[in-house]
Amino acid sequence: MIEIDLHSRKPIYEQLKEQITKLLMLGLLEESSRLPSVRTLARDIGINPNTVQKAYQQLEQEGILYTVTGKGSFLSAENVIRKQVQKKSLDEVSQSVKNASLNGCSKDDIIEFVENALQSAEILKNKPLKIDEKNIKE
Amino acid sequence: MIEIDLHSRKPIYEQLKEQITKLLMLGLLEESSRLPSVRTLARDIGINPNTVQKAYQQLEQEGILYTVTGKGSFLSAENVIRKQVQKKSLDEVSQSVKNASLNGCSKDDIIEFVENALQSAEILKNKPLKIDEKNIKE
Amino acid sequence: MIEIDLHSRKPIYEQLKEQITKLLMLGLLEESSRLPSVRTLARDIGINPNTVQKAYQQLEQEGILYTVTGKGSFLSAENVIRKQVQKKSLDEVSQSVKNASLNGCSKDDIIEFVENALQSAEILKNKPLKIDEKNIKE
Amino acid sequence: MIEIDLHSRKPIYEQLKEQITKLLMLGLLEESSRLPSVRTLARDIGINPNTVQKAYQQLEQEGILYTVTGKGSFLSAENVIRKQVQKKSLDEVSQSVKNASLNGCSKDDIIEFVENALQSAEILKNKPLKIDEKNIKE
DNA sequence: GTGGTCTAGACCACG
DNA sequence: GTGGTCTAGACCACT
Repeated sequence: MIEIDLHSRKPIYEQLKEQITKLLMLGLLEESSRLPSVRTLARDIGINPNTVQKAYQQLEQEGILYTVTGKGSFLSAENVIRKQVQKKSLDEVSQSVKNASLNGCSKDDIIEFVENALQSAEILKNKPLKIDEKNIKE
Repeated sequence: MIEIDLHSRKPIYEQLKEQITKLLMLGLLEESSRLPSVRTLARDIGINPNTVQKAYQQLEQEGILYTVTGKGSFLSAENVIRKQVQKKSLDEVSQSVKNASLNGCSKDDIIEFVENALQSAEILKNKPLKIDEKNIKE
Repeated sequence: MIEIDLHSRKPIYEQLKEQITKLLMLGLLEESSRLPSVRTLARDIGINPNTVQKAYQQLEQEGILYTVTGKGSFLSAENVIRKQVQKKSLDEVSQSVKNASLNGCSKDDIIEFVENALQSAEILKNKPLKIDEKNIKE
Repeated sequence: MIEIDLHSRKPIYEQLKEQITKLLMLGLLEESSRLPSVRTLARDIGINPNTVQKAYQQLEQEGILYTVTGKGSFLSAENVIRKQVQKKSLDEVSQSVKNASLNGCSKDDIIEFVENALQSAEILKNKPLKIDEKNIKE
């Protein structure tokens, strides 16, 4: 379910953060559902528990999840988070479009790429993901 | 002309690469024009020559510029480069749009942000930049 | 009557201790009144009996209550306890005031906040609390 | 200068955070002054560099300092931070005063403790601290 | 030299 | 069992 590229230049803990937020945003995780424990997830992915914890702690600080010592980590209410994450995404779109334009890409080219991206995203969303519910929802 | 944000988490050498490519893409630098020497640029910006060196080396490796020992560094022919840089920009647009969509942003919201970004980029491009030609063209 | 915030980072057993002490201090519990049994309280609050046990043990160690095997737990004489709990509270006040001052808060600001806090506490005290006597006095 | 109690229940990295903010608040550190490097401070205090880094990273996230990879960590502009830290301190004062009052402390007792605390803080502030400038300001 | 990431393994507090 | 803290030591990117 959660896939990590150990060779990526992007830190593992950031990949983890992204993937968890994405799952939450897609509504694939029920509100208040329990996340896999630090140790379990670490073992499943094959990384060090500390790395998972770093991701969890940062997500907690961002309000994406909350943690109860001795009990586990749980997703925060979706709606509280949704808007703020979406705003961030849209800002990144703005940024990349501006950049492309300044690099001389034509308006038509840019719009074409945007349309294509929208379509592939749509396909991804409709594809019933094979979620490993044992691990995620526990 | 070239502005470095020392506070940014983005490595200085990457900021340098971006800015030089952008200048090239905007057609603000004539083809085959000579770039400031490593030492000159480093001194002007107030950073370590090694850092400038690293940026130049990578740009050369990417074909953006070529170096003639003893004479200096020169921009490659624009057209050779243009497409490849633009491709990279467009891919980033794709990426961010896909991401936004997966985070639940509506198609309309995304397109709105794209349109806005295009407009602000247009404005930036038409604004006659105050280029410090001494530094760039030397 | 006793409210536990499971989301809080403060250990449940500490929350329990605080709330029991506060009830005692406010004079809402008669001297020598019997506390609910570990199991009862645990079931009512919906937490683990071990946790209640831990709170009771520590309160006993601090002299707040005493336990008679087979009969239950009872509050100690108020007056014995009052001073020591109050001393602790006052020390915390001292600590926080010192800290605020060292952080550059003006004397006037601090005193203003103290006055306000005193007033809101006064209001709370005069408000007739709806005590669930079944749970506390059993 | 920075003193850590290794036996305290309070995590080392939190003690570090507190002490650094306090130094900043007292104006004992010049704006934009460089903090000791992670490794240096760790060695001086006799703790693990990771622990120092945790403190630094959290302070960065709170806007107290900023970090430039390869160069070190620097204090943020004081004024940006001051108010927000002071607000937090004052809230803690409120909290403790309310608590003391609810525990039955008399208004007079509380005010007396506040006055005393203010005085000791004053004394601390006026005492010219022996700052190890080599380590802190570098 | 600097900070950033990661691992391995330990101990603690909580439930 | 859970998360929280800490250590020791490694490797990387940046200056």
